[in-house]
Amino acid sequence: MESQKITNSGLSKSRRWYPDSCGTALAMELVGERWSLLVVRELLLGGRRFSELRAGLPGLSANILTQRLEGLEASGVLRKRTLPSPANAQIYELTKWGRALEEPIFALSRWAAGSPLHDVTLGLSNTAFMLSLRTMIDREAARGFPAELGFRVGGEPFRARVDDGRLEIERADPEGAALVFEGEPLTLASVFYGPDSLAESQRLGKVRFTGDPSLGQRFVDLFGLPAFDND
Amino acid sequence: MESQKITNSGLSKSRRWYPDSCGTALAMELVGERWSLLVVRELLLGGRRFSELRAGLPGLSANILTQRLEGLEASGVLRKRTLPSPANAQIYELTKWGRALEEPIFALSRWAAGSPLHDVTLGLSNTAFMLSLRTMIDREAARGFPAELGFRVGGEPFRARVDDGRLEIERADPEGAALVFEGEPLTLASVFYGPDSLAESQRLGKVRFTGDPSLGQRFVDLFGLPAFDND
DNA sequence: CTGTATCCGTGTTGATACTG
DNA sequence: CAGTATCAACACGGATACAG
Repeated sequence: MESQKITNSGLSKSRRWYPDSCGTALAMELVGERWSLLVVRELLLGGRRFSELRAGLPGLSANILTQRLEGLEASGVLRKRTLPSPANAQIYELTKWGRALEEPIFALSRWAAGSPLHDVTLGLSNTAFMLSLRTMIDREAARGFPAELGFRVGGEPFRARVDDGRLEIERADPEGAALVFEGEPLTLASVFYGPDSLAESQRLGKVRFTGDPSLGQRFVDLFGLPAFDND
Repeated sequence: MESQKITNSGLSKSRRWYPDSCGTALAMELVGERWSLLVVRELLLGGRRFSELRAGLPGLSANILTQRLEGLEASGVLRKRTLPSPANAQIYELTKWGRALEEPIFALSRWAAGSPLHDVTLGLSNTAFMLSLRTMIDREAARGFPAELGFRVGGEPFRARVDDGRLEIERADPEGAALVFEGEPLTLASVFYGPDSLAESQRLGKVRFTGDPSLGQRFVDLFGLPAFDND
């Protein structure tokens, strides 16, 4: 009567494994459950607390988040850590191996962005918007882009810069950056990926921008969604 | 009494979508269900029939396979096609967009191959073994590898060659290739990725090999599993 | 041979409410 | 804030029966 209780905590052996040694199958085993990869996405820009994860993942209930965190910890993708002394808070952060999921996640995102079913009105976490910039930037066109970037997305501060065509992002105060974009994730997305122009959105008060307008537009133009071309 | 019946056929609208515009979320929506990505994997080397898919995916029952095929067709990942005249068989083949899943799949596989939980004794489809070669080849070391390769994996014929460090694979008769490897998927995997040497496996009759032995060994040495190095 | 439809037992998922 | 408990709905996989 006391067995049967271990089921489903973390990486239980009772899970139905794919009878398949292929790496794809193992990957689906490890991070293929519903929400898992989105939890990892939220952690890609640094460790987060339970409540921050919930905030970035509307629709995910607490118990499922707990299950996913247990599973991902058991798989060695992330680690639960208690912050030093005064903070004393618990955070979840990716292991080195977990951080290596960035490449698969970006590959999947780029692929999915080509779908006609892509609905850009659903919701977007602050982290997801910032990562989308890193994912979708045109590396060739971006090479050598000079300005230091700042963002305040849904109130959260970020800093970024272009390095060898890649956008490096960190959570830090945007104060003093040459270009600073400020707004809600979906609004910013409509400027970077949609039809809205930076100047017009700014005039309507939906986005705040400081810096040289033409350089700002040049930065925005580094981004765009791929066209769907299926056979 | 007649509603409620549309649920779950193909891409039903009743599915619980992630309230998230992020590409990762959409990707999980489209190919994140159990088995979906493995079905795509089986199709990466060309169209297959229902029964061939089942053979390559033990553990997947017929009704679930039907559901996945419907879903993936509705998403535009694959297409059901009836072969011209004499054959008259139905095959499932990836669309151009579906073929673009190769990159995300390979990224996931390479990532997962670094896990200590990787169990290489589970089973491996013929297609999965051939794709693993394409995934795991050391591109630098492989550059310029001269020989035409042939394989007979679990009875299925394949041909391959190295082009710019990448392994190009097609389903075709291996007859006449400079190096030909023949055996069961798991046995071949233990030679390419595990401790078994080519010569010894050949002596034991587990693998048949024709061609220059040292060139054969040189080819085998282009493959290996990454070490797990987690913080 | 190539699937499709249905039922059924089980496990997974998720929303709500609740506790330390 | 950080989870646990409970319960309902659904997805999965096996078996079987059926259709072109």
